[in-house]
Amino acid sequence: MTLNQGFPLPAEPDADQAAGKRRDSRIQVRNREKILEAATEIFSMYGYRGATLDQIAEKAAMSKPNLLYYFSSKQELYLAVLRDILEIWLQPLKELDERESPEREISAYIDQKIRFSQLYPTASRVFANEIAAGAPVLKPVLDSYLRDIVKKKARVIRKWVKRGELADVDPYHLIMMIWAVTQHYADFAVQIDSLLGKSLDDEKFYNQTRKHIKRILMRGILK
Amino acid sequence: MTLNQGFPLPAEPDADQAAGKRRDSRIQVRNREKILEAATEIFSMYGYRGATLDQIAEKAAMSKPNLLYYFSSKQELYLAVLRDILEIWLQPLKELDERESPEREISAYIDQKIRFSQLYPTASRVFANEIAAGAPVLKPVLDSYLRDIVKKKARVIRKWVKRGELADVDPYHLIMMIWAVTQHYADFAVQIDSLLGKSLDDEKFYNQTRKHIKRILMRGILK
DNA sequence: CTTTAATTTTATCCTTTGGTAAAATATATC
DNA sequence: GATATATTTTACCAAAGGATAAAATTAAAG
Repeated sequence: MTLNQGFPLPAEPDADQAAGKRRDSRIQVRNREKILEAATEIFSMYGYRGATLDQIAEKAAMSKPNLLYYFSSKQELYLAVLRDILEIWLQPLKELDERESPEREISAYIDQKIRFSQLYPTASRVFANEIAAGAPVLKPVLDSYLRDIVKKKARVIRKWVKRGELADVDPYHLIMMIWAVTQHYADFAVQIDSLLGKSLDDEKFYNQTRKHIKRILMRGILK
Repeated sequence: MTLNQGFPLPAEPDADQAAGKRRDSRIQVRNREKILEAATEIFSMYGYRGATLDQIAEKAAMSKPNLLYYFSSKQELYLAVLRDILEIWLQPLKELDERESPEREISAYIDQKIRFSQLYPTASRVFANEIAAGAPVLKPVLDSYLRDIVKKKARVIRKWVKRGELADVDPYHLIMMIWAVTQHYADFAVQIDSLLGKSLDDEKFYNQTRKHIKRILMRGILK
């Protein structure tokens, strides 16, 4: 299975429209939305290969051929899902700003990541699944786009260290620790529910978690 | 798909032999071993549903019917894989000993978890996949066995806090942070390789990672 | 209203996949 | 070396799954 020929992500939004194709009837928008949501949920549970169009169609409350009218193949649908995820997944990191204090910036970053886990746990699991599968689709993005951003932000962190505002931490490991901890609450939600009977949907638990993570991490890295 | 009727894990080792069945010809042992290894790898990439017996058989260098001679169904094979994983996954936590210092014990625990990620990255991903899928098989274990152990160990951590040897951390979140960070290096190995060009197989990187994680976490929780 | 275009349904195809049956081969036991 | 047992191979099968064709229905435009 060679997914991802030509590597179509990330795409311009509305690229089709520019190319003169007609789009976006009310029903078009609503159904594509519905399908993407259903697909995200099913892909999050079973991964690309394990998910079936029948399941997705059922969850979206439409027939399989009807679904294929909107996304012409399973692969195309998966790409669309990943594209959406990637965008929201990457956004927060871009905002790390060296002109602000690390205390404030890293704290805000953790906030955004844990919020993502709360709002889009299924998206987080699709992403995790894709990576676990060896990133057949996202590898090129990881190798280029993500890599560049992270490199840039590692420089920011290093600057903070040099300025003496941060303990002597490795920027890459720090970033990955933050990813690990925040994503964990989405990816292992079932486990957490088994152990604590809680989920991030519970606003109280959400805040307790958020603060606790930040407390330990910030204590661990601030001077 | 109702996997897991009757919930057969964890099982006594050698239960069959006790029941008077013959077992363990040289070839029997070798092939079951070979299959389990191949299965772990394939399941780790595609999850239970996405993995195919053909792939596993091919990786184990035998025909599919031959594979089915050793494990009579995909489900049975998956259960066997999970059983193996669960054992090594749980072991380290059991060893947290309140009579020792938290510094020493938690440090040792992190060491063991990161070592697990290094030695059994595929096992770690199978586990992660199972949880992401909603733990259809492991849910009962999480709800009973794991829950009890964690509860017990949370008490140990709380005792350390009371004794003033540890900052005021929530035991559950602490345990989950450790899981999150250590597992991340196995579950997202591809991502890490993309960003750093390194893996835990590289002993130097392994030690750097281990120390770095410990430094931040220990600083974050020690008084 | 009609006419045209968009959407949905029904029927169907081909491949993959988990699994079985039975024949063939290898291994162990006497 | 003959006999019984364990292992492997070959040939299949039925169900599931991704995808297509074409008919039927619904919505939009004039």
